[in-house]
Amino acid sequence: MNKLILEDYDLNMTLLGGQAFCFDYDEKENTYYGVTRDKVIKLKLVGSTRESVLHWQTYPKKNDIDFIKRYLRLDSDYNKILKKIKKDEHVKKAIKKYPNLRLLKQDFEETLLSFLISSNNNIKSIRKIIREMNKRFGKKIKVDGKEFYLFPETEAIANAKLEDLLECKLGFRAKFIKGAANHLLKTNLHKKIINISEDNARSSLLQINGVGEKIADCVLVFSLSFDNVTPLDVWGKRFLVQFYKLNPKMKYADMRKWTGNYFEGYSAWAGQFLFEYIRHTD
DNA sequence: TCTCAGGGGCGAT
DNA sequence: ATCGCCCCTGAG
Repeated sequence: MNKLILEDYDLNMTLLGGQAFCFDYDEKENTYYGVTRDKVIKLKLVGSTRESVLHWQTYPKKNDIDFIKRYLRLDSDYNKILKKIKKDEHVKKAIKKYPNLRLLKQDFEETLLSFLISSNNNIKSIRKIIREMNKRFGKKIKVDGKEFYLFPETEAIANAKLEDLLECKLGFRAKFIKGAANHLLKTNLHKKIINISEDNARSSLLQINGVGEKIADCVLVFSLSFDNVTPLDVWGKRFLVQFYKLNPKMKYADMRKWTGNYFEGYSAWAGQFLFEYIRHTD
């Protein structure tokens, strides 16, 4: 395993929270295993929270340090971001409860297809559906004597039979996934969407059937790293109404603007803290 | 056994 | 701009 000094990074909340769905924690090894379309990722954090070392490896292409740095967003200035978003007691409490929560930078097509599954669904179910899809349509690969199924290639989803997708418990989302995969292949959106503005990226995502504002924003944050966008799901709206006294009838775009204004460039990070915070309080 | 909501969005009014 | 509906699962 490769080693890398890694401060202030909580793998558990970051990998198993609501932004990625393809990681699992192996208790015996204290290790997180995850899959993408072309990789198995192995991550293990050793040491104290403050002075810790990340043990990592990628498969089948090994030692892919560039990928790890990009995926975990190791270039972000975390302390500066925290300073910026600590604007009130709600965020401060959220940061205290979930310290070192981070944002990832995931593959574009993977993120889009994953969050299409999130529509009127819950995280536990989303994870289950994606594992079923991986098993059915993804490539099998062995690491450490264990079998993994990679996230499906976009072609595999585009060419899948609707009935096979339905067997993954996709329900009404099955036709969206298949259609979106076809759209991605036809338009090569993954190439066009880099280095364009937030508004242009959002509107090109909104053209896809099944993608509304919330799912588009998830892709903007969790893949394209737009740091001043907050995906406002039921939980997001909930913390805006409960904590910040916004009118629940306010339109989605206005809520997002308010949040971007308030958190001055880093509403994506603030939103992630508040999301985990309000989601785990009863 | 039943109800209900879940990291929504579409299509008909 | 609102509203019923979608397909299924787990929690209560």
